[in-house]
Amino acid sequence: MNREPPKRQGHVDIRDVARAAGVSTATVSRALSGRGYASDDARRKVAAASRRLGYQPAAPGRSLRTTRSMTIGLLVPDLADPVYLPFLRGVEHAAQQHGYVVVVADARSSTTLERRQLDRLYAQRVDALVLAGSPRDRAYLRRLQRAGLMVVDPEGPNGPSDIRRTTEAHATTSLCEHLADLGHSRIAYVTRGAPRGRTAQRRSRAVIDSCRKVGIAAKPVLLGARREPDDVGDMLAGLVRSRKPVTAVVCGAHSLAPLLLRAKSAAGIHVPDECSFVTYGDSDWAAAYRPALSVVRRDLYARATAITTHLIAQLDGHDPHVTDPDAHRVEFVPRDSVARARS
Amino acid sequence: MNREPPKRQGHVDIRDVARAAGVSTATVSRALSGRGYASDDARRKVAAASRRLGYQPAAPGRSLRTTRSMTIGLLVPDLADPVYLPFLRGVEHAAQQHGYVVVVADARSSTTLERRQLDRLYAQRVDALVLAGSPRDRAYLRRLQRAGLMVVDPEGPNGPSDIRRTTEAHATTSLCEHLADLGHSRIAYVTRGAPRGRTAQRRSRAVIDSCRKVGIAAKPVLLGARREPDDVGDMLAGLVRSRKPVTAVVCGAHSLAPLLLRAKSAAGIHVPDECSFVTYGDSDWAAAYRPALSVVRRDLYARATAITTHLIAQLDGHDPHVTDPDAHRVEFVPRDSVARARS
DNA sequence: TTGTAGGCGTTATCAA
DNA sequence: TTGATAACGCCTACAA
Repeated sequence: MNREPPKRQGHVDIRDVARAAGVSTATVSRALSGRGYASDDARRKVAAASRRLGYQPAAPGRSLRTTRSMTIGLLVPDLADPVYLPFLRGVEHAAQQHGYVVVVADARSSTTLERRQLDRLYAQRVDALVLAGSPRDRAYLRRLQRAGLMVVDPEGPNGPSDIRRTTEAHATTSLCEHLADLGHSRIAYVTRGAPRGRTAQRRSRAVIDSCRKVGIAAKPVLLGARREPDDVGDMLAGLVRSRKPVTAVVCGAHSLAPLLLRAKSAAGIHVPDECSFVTYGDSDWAAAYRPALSVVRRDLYARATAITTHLIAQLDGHDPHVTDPDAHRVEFVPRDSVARARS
Repeated sequence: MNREPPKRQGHVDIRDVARAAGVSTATVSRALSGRGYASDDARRKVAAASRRLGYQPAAPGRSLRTTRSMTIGLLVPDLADPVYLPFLRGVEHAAQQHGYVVVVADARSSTTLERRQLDRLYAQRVDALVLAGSPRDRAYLRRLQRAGLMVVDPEGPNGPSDIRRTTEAHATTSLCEHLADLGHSRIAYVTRGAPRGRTAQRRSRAVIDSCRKVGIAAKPVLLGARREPDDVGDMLAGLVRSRKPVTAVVCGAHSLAPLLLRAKSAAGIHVPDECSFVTYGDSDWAAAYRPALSVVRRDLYARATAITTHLIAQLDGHDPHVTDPDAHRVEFVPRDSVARARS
């Protein structure tokens, strides 16, 4: 009658515990989960047997029965970009604290792969999907959402983005005022390509707007195919040494900063004497660089834990604790890479 | 008879597809999985219905039946350390390519948490557990291993570590010879604390041994509680400006480099004139730093993909393709932060 | 070539 | 307070 049992894999199951404890599987389940009645005697016997056998309830069986996988999916636009690491870490820590486990999926900057990854996460029946950045195919995502996938988009309208939006705009304003105070009137805002995600678009707009407000001309610069320090350096030199020279460079992404810095070295541009430098995103390296880099930083880790904790409260039916407002603070940190503009 | 169906969650299941396609669930399963017979007609109808309904087989159900979760666990000693990112990425990519999904668990440098995480991964019934670094509690791990958890330890005796071991030792030798050639006879090897993991221990020993071989005195320096650039700077200054001065600093971990560099700036130590600098681990920032940092680098990403691909071949019963030897190459990359020792 | 049916490990209902 | 039992969604041996 046992039709092809896919071979006993040596895992201790609830029946083994039940047998060892001299009770039924139902009692084991109740005793261990804490839900339902169980006499102290039963509890003790079950706990002992369970520990002795090293029993760990199999998640697949449990999930099947409860329709909860105790799993959170995390879709990362591109794991090659280290900015997502603090976010991943934050999600993992919050999940860990509440008994959840995190499944990471890297979209590798590909729409096709993103869709494939979304399908897989959906197939895993993750209890929720957290987006580490803007998805490439919103329509596809919405379809899965309608199919029952719970999605948390920190940048989206349902996220706590209002706070973030205002604070990043605020920090950008500080940055621009700082530059204006130091006499800068023409700057370059450098990005790899046209801004894709919401964050990037808002950031770009914030820079443009803030600059206009303080009377700075902000020139958007797209790196495009230029990936070599020499190429980029030539371009920067053109900007910095033109008749209407740019006196500061704002780097739109932390991961872009090393390239830009190498480019400056290659072109022999001195920071900050010849040109000031600011980048979005902070790190130990940015602080260790000489001159120390001025940055606009936000605490992505705190942000991720806050979002995830909130999410889990929802999943578990608890009261969502008030989100830590500090989690969304964005600030401009002036350091040595910004100086008075040459006149 | 339906005793508490945990509420229909709106997920399309195999029966929905069967009904829509006018066939049985068995046929749906066969048609979609490709295993077993199914007429072309049936295949078409099933495919159509499946696509139309957006059917994705639920992993928990499938896992329960097949005892394969199509899931790989990744235990990271500490996600705060960016060195693990390329490794994570490599595992994820290899997994992705073969239909697996990755569950990350961060041990946060805590033995207690590590155990908790291991339990969770085991409970998830991951098909295999990959270690991104040395585990803190080997005994605990072994217990789970005996309980049926498949563990891949890249540093362990069953891993492809022989190659790695020899090549990292080789690169370390190159480094030391390079230093000796430039007239260095006293160097400091800086680590946060006493080496814990196997990698760290072997590295430490390799540095000591290689130095001895080429006639360099290698002084092990443990940072301990010193975390502030000023404190560390004082210590470095003491070393560099003593009567028997150290003329080069070898940094034992990439994540330690920014602190050391800030310390040098704080102490006014000029690199490389007054003191040369080398670090283990490469990054864009190391190359962008001025002077560009000499490093010992290895391709952790390639390493991770190779290991994972091999693992999956094993899991899937394929022939393990020959491991790409380049995946384990470790090399010394001299750049500008190393110069002739002052005499 | 297809359908029927049993069971993977777990939990929740219901009867005892 | 406990135990027998029926599902959860899926896959596959077997019968048709």
